[in-house]
Amino acid sequence: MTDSGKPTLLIVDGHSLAFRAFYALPIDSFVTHDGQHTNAIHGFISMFLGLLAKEKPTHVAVAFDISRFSFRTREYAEYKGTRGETPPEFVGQVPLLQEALAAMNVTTITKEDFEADDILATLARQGAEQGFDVLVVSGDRDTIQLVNDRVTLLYPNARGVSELKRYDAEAVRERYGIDPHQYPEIAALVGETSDNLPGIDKVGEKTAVKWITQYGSLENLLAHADEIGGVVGANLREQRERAERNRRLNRLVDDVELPVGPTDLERRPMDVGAVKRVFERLQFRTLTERVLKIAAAEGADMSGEGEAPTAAADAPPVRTLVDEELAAWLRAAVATGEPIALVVDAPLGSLEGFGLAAGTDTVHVNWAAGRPDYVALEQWLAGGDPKLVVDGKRATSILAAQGLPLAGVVWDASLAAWLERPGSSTQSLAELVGSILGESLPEPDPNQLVPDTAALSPATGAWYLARIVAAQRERLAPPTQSVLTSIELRVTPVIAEMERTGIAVDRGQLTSLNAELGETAAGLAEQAYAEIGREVNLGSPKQLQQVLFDELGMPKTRATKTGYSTDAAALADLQEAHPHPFLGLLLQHRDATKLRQMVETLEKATGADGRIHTTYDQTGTTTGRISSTDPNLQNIPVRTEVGHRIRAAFVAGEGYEGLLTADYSQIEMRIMAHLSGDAGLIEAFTSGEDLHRFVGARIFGVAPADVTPEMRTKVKAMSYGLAYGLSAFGLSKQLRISSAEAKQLMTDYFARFGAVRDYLRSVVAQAKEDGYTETIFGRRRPFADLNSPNRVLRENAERAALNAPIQGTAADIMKLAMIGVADDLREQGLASRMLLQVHDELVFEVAPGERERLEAIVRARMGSAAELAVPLEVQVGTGPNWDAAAH
DNA sequence: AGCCAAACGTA
DNA sequence: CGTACGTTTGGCTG
Repeated sequence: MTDSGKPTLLIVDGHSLAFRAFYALPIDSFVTHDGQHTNAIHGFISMFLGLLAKEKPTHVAVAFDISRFSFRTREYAEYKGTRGETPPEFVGQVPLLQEALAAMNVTTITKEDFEADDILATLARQGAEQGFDVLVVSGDRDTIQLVNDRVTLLYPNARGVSELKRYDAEAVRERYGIDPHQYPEIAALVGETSDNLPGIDKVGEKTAVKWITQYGSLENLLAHADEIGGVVGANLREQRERAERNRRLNRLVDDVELPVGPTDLERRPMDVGAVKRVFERLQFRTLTERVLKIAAAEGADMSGEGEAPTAAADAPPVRTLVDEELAAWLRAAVATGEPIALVVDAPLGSLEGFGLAAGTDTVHVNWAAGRPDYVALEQWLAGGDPKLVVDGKRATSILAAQGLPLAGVVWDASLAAWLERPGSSTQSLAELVGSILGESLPEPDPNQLVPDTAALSPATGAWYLARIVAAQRERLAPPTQSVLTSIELRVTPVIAEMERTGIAVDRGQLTSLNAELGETAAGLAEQAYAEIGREVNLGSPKQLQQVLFDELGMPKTRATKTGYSTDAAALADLQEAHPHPFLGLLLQHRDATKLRQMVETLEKATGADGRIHTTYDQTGTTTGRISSTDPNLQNIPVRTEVGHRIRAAFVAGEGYEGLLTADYSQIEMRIMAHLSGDAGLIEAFTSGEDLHRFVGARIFGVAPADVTPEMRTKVKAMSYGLAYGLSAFGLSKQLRISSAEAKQLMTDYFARFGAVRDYLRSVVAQAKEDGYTETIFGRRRPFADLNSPNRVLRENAERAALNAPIQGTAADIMKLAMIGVADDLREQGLASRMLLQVHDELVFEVAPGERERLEAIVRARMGSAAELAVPLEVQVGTGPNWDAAAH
């Protein structure tokens, strides 16, 4: 509401403002990690939020053009014809902006055959008639004609969209010296270059204003055209049709038939959940905060999905049970046969209690270790009675720390949410309540010393969990449920146990390696400084750029966002073009410091038990792999000499005789062979010949024995690159061969292994149709950008889609193998343990005398995890440490 | 303190 | 212009 007490209608020309924002904000500063430009969206939303805060409109709408064509282009084909191609970086931003506005519950309006300005005109007229104060926001000068004592125009200035100039009738008179309704007559005379509408030659704003002021209107002016002398008078008489045409075209249509009127545009609460999702995709941070702040201030729907919020008051009352009451409750709940939702309460990592929910019956259990009256609970936890959990791996680990086994998990809401949307970040129970139930879970404000909302009882949490699971069961596709049940839920305890077991390291080796690398690095740094005559921070790309390109005058390398690349490839190029000892020293220094840091991280991560316990993230990837953090044990160096020494520091622990490593050989290529059914590739894997030698022989038309190392290298790069969507350009770059040769190599490859190409194409085509890819076992990955008009975005999605079923199937197979191996180890009573998973490799600790039995189990289970058209080959090695056990 | 970009390790 | 990850550092912003 304005001061006048009248409702305020804010109507915005979305396209013109977004376009202004596009040119006002730097393109490169607003790009998501997958290449989507967002500067126009950001600028628009920022401006829009400012308007909402400042003008406090009661009614809001944003109008968009549908296309460049309208009734105006039909009348005058050259209308707006001078406008060049829309910049590619702008394409695609408008639909995303519309999505963002939809999430904010702002009405967007389009109308076939009309421009956004016509919609604005219509709503402005209707609004004024219905007693609104109307604010029109547009970057198109033609909208000046809409201004009157009830309609004000907000027009962006030259600097962009952050500041809008306010044009009421008085301001228009001051600026142009005419009434707003006369503006289009001025414009008709002057013409509008940007719309490709030439005006009367030699007539500018000054002349036009003078004429219109004198004659009152364009019509009257033309009627008296013969009174005007001089060249301009002659021009006016000769070119009067231009002015008449311009006037027809710049007259905004104010009676467009619209599906909504001003009163329908009342501001509605934002859908906070949707806003978060859209803004997360756009990678807006500060803007998200601004929106949510406004949303909160205005009592938005904070529930997440726009449904009616259900307060926690609806949750059933919680009873706290102990002793026989608890045992009786469990007996009764189990007897129904229905799963019980279980929330493990351990806010700081150590067990404090449990929340249980059976139907609407919610029970809280306080945990005090060693209490005898929890026997029934412990038996229930360890037994097979069905349970629903959230973050099952954490629950498993926390219970295991108390010596409590957990079994019978039939659903994990975290895993289910991830399987449904593997790209989304891991959601807490509270977030799942928002995103799945559309409700908000009352949580205490962590910033408040004395929160006014009490912490949620874990029992109430369990009640929410049960409802989340019910919703997930409804919406998860059957193949996805199958992956959840037969793979993910079963591998969770295996992963949890690997974390708990950890891997032993030889601290002494790490410490001396650390010191050694430190000295090496320091020496290299000194030499590097001597070469350039001063000290620089060798770890600062910025300072290195100064040295290389300014001081040493080297040729510029690949451009990065912040300057020029100093990465290893760029430095190698520089060494060729402009040799200098500094370059080699820098590379060596980088290598040494990086490895030193890695070694130090490992040292620090070693626990009191002399072992490193990584944390695996079961829901951290888009493809189905697991990832490793804190520390990441999936990227320990292996290729270099120092890499081997680092791996040698990973050893068998006390009471174990050594380590055993087992890895799948070329698993992704084998999956490609299977999925494509390519006879040649299948033969390659069944022939017993070295894969790359076999393929090389086919491609180069020689005998396998005559495949040279160079040929093999090329074929190997080609083969591996295939599953990643490698292009001829990329191949030439990697192999440092001409693009013609790379192209020929690919042609020759596909001439022999055509089914591979057909398969890869079909994956993308199928994904375009279905919107997702699927692994052999039914794991799906959705793709949104496969039909994007943005080429970068689309091609990125295509390569990811191409890779997803291959990488994902490999991940599935490895998980199944882990499950099988863990089962066998347990059932056969072996003391050997699984320690690490590195995507296609498993590392085990061998208990004394178990090497052969362990190897047999591992070979059998890994080799039979899937039945493919080609054998799954497993390579096994043993030794006192990780390096020695490798092969 | 929090975030980003660059660089680089693994499969 | 090759997929999937995690960590560290420097440097900027608040």
